[in-house]
Amino acid sequence: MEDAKPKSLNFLEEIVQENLASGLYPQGIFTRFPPEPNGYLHIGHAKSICLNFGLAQKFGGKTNLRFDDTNPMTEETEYVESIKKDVSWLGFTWANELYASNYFEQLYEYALELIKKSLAYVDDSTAEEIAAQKGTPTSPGTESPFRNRSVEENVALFQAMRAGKYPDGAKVLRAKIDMAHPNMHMRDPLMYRIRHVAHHRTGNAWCIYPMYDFAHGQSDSMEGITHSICTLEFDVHRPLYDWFIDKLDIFASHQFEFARLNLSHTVMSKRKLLQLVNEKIVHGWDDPRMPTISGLRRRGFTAASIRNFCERIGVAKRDNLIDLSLLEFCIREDLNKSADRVMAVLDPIKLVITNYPDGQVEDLSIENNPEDPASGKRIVPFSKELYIEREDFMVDPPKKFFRLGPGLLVRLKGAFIIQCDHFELNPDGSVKEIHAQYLPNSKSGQDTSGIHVKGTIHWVSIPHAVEAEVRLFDRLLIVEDASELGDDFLKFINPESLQVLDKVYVEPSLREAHVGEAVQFIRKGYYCLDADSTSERLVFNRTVTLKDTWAKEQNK
RNA sequence: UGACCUAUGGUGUAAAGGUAACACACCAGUUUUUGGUUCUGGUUUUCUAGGUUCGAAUCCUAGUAGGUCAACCA
Repeated sequence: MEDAKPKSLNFLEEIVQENLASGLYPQGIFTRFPPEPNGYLHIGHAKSICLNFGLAQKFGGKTNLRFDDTNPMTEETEYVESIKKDVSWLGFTWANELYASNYFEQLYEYALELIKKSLAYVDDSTAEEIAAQKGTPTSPGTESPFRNRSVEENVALFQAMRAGKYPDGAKVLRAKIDMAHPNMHMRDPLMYRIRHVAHHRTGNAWCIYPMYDFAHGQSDSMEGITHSICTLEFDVHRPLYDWFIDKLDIFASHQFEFARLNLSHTVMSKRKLLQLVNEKIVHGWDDPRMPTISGLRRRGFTAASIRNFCERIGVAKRDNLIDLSLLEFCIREDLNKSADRVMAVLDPIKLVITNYPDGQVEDLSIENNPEDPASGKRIVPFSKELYIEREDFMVDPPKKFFRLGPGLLVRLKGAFIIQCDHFELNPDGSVKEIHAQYLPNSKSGQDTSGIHVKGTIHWVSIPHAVEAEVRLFDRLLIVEDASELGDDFLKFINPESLQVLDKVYVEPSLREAHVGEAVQFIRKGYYCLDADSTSERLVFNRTVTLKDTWAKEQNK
């Protein structure tokens, strides 16, 4: 028998497989997820997390969580905690929790080593002077007047820098490479700068801090990271990454780059997300409209759906713009199988069953999830007066309207078939209430009426209804691609990205719902209970609508 | 007037010189006590020009287009 064709590997998996096959890493591979703790993680980080942890899982390796905390100006413990929470929530377990700041002493020793090899020097130039020395991408740079200090002088100066003898900006340590190198990052890059600032972990122990380029590769090396995976914009850093490792003669970790995730109708850069939070355009990092992990979680996305999304988008090196519809597909696919169905009327209108006895209540038994027989049934009370969705009634319905209208028949989900015989209008011409008669022999499950109706609508019994608030979320931006908007992106915020409905009626079983629990409001979408809920007032977030081919039909 | 990266349907991702396929989206039908779900079918693709080869999405050359790089950020 022919084996099933194995799923094709992405380019990173191919590299790992080849490395392993050639016996390069007999101990197995090691990856790392290296966030800077200066903001909350977003769906783009989820791609990186799934990639790093997924690669190790697939090939029997391990993954470290390493905080790239080399800039004390922007980093905070609050962010460290949120990052740990988000990675765990996504379902991954790191081998070690590490910090670049753990390596400050070793990095300092490495710097001294390079100074002693005449491969690094202390430069007194100002930031402006150094920028001028760099030249431009199309013209070579010029050497700093401090470039040829003696080893002894450099050692003394660097030690004095560490000892706090100089103010911020007075001096830097630079690698001595090549001011005419075609790669700007090789034109004597900065290794250390002076910053008299407390660090969230090392406090005031240091006043000099290593730059990214002098910290990342060596950190990878010290941890024995075999595959250091990062996004495309670091491609031009790779020669420098390799240069430090080579000159220090330490374990050779290797860097590989992939294209970052871009998602339609949203922004992804930390700066812009921070701007949305600071300018109160959204209500915090975990606003359900945000593409952050915490926002998606609050919105009702499951970890499994996000992992699945990351799997489906693939990994390559070309720029991409993933359509939001794929993310929506992933959460619907998951919730369709797992979320219990309940009834909620978002835009209520009163329906009176005129031939149903006053005061009578029937406890109907309705299945929780047709996709999952094991989910059982629940009791839903039925009575003479109900709420139904305003859009499910039309005074003058078109041909293919399978809902309620004068004389039309429709089934109330899990209950009876009804026929509308009367409706009343408000002074403004809107429908005030609807009257209908029910067919007593059409009860769900024991229907002997012989009548088949095309439509089924949801409802809630008025005397049993629970009032709730529902927050409807939609895409953050009205444009697909925000990449060329720059700071103008704020002009393209979707004014309907948040819509609050404060008088929604839900069936009484929802009193037992707990925060974060996902349910399907039949015919309306997937929702989850928000943390803003109290014992007096339930608040639901719409995670995503159901697919709506009727809406498409209407728009034709 | 530089270096580097990239180019496959509407969007993504495969095809390791040998029939261009999978998912999403879209369209049509099927199923359905959710206009959901299911199932079936369909529309649509290798940036351009040369070259190598029996044969090129794949290799070579040159263009073109997009992206990245000139922070004491990461």
